[in-house]
Amino acid sequence: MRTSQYLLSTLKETPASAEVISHQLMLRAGLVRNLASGLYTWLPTGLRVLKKVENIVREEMQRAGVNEVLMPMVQPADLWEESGRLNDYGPELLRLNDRHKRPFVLGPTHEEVITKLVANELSSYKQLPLSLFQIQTKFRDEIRPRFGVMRGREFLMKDAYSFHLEQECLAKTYQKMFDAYCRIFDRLGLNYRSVLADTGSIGGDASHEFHVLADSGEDDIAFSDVSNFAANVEKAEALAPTNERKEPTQTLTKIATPHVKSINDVVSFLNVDIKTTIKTLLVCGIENEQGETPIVALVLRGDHQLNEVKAEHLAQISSPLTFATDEQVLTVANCNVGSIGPVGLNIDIVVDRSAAQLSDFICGANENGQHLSGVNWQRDCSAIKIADLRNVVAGDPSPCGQGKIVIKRGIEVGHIFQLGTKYAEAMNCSVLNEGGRNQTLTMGCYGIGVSRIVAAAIEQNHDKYGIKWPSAIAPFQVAIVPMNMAKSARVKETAEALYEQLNQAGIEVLFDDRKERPGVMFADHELIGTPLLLIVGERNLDAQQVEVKNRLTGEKSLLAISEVMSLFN
RNA sequence: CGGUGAUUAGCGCAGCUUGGUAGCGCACUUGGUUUGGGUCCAAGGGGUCGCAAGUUCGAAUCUUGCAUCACCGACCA
Repeated sequence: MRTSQYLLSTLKETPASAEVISHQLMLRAGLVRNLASGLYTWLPTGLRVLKKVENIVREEMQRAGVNEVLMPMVQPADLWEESGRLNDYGPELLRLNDRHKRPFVLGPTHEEVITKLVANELSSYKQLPLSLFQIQTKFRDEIRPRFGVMRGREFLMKDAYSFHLEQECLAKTYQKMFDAYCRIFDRLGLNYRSVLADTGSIGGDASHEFHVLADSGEDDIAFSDVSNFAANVEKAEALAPTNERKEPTQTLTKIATPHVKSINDVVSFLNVDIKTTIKTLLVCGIENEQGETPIVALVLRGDHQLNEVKAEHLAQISSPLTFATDEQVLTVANCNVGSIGPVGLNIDIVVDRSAAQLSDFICGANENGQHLSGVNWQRDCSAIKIADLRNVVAGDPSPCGQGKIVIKRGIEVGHIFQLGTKYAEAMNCSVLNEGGRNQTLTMGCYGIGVSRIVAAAIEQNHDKYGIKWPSAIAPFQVAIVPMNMAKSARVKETAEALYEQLNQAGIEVLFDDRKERPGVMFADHELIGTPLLLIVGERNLDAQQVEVKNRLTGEKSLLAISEVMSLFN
C-alpha cells in the first residue's frame, strides 16, 4: 500500500473526548472515528488490526474443532420471551419494531438463536458433542459507554457455544476451549491471566475470565502472591478470620453523634480505628407469598466494601441487589441511613465473617444522631447469620490457602462458562439418547471481545511516540520511508524496487510516498506503530544499504539492500 | 438514573464577566524555500458560534427550554 492512496488520517493533537491512552492513540493513529456515543467507524488501519485479531481467533477455533456460523444481529423478541430474558436482560437490550409492528431486539448475545438452531438441526445423541462459533457485531445499550472501543455499545465479539449430552463431556470441551483461549492470547502477544469468575445471572457450574493486565482495566483481580491462584474480586472468597472472637470488655453505651452520617464521619468524630466500627446496609429481600418485600440487613466492618455478587447469591436477597428506599429504612429502623445498626433490629441480619469476628465495636443506634459503642454479638444482638459478604482486599489470606491477596486491574477480553441446561430447557433443545428417550442438552458458551482486544493490546503496548504493536496484529509488517525521494532519483528507484519486492513476497508493506519531510514521516509511522521501518536515503546508497529501525526495541542498524528479505524469514 | 462540566472552522482552544453579527495555533489550498526527526516565508479558503424560543435597535455573549458529548457516582448507613 502506498500512503498516497491510503487513508492515513493521523492526528497531531489528542481529541478532548478521549480519556484512556488506547482511545487517544486509536484516534490519533487513525484507527477509529467516533460516530455517536459508544459507536465507532473502523478506518483502514484499525480494520487491518481488527481483522488480524479476528483471524487468529478464527484459526484457533477451527483448530479446536469449532464450526463457524453467522447468525442475524436482529432477532425476534419472541425468542427472548421464550428464554425469559426479555424481562431479565433489562434496558441494555435494545428493542425495536419492524414495519408490521412485530417486536425485535438487537442481539447482545446469541444463546437463544443458537439453541433454537441446534434444537431444530439435531435429533440424535450421535451428533454430539457439537461446537459452533461466530464472529459478529453485538449491540448492548451500555449504561455508560466509555474508553472508546473498550466499552462501546456496538462491538465485535467471537461467541462460541457447545452442546453435550452429559456434564462430563461439557467439562472436556470446556478445558479444550480454555486451552484454545490460552493459545489465542499467547499468539496475540498479550500479558494476560485466566481468573476464576462468577457465573453471574447466566448460572452454571464453572466459569473463567481472561484478563489483559492494565491499570486502566475496569475489573479488580485478586491474585495470590505465592500460588497461581487468580480470581475476579467479585468471586474471590474472603476467608473467615481464624482467631477466636474476644470476650466483651465494655458495656453497651449510647453516644450522641450529631450530624454523623458516614463511617468516615464516625471515625473522625469519635477518633476511633475504622476497624472497630461496623456499617449496616438495608436491602430488599425475596418477595413473599403476600407480595411483600421484606428488608434484610447486611453488616460489614467499616473499612470493608459490600460484594454485590456475593449478596445476590444469598437465598433471602433479591437479585439484582436493590437498596431499601429512605421510607423503608425509616419504617424498619426508625431512623435515617447513617444511624442504622443491628442492635434491636427486628429483621433478618446477615453479618460478614470479618464483622462477626469483632467485639466491643461501634454501630448506629437506630436513632438519628446516636451511635452505640461497646457492642458485642450474642450479648447485644444474637439472631444473626454469618456469610461472606465483602470484597477481598490486598493482604487478605488467599482463599487457596497459600499466600496473601494482591489486587491488580484487568481488562476482560474473554469469558467462558459451563452453562448447563438453562437455555436448552427453555428452548426445548433435546435429542434422543441411547435409550431412545428425549434428553435435554447441556451447554457451554465462550466469548472473546475481538474489538476490545485491539484497545487492550494498545493499553499494554505503547510509548510516548505511539503504539508498539505485537507483530502478530500490526496493521503493516514494515514501512518504507524514503528520504527526499522527490529530489533523488536513486532513492526513488531503490524505494520502488524494495516496495515491489516486498509486495511480491506477500509482506504487508506501507510505502510512504508522500512528499513530506522525514520528521513528519517518522512521527506518523511511530504513532501507527509499524514494527519495522526501512529508511532509504542518499546517505547509505553508495554502500547499497538501507537503515532498519525496530519500533519495539528502538534499535537501528544498516542492512545491505540485497539482504532486506532476510528480515522476514 | 443522579451529579458536574462542555458544545465557537477538520482538531485543540480564546472571545462571553461589561451585548455592537468572530479570533489564535495546528491542519488544508497556492507559490517559493528547506530536505535524515513535526522547516521557514508569503498569499488564501473554510464558521447561520449545538438547536429552538425569548429579552433587545442589535445576541456567540443575557434568559428559558431542548439536544448531544464527556467526566464522576450509582456503597448511603
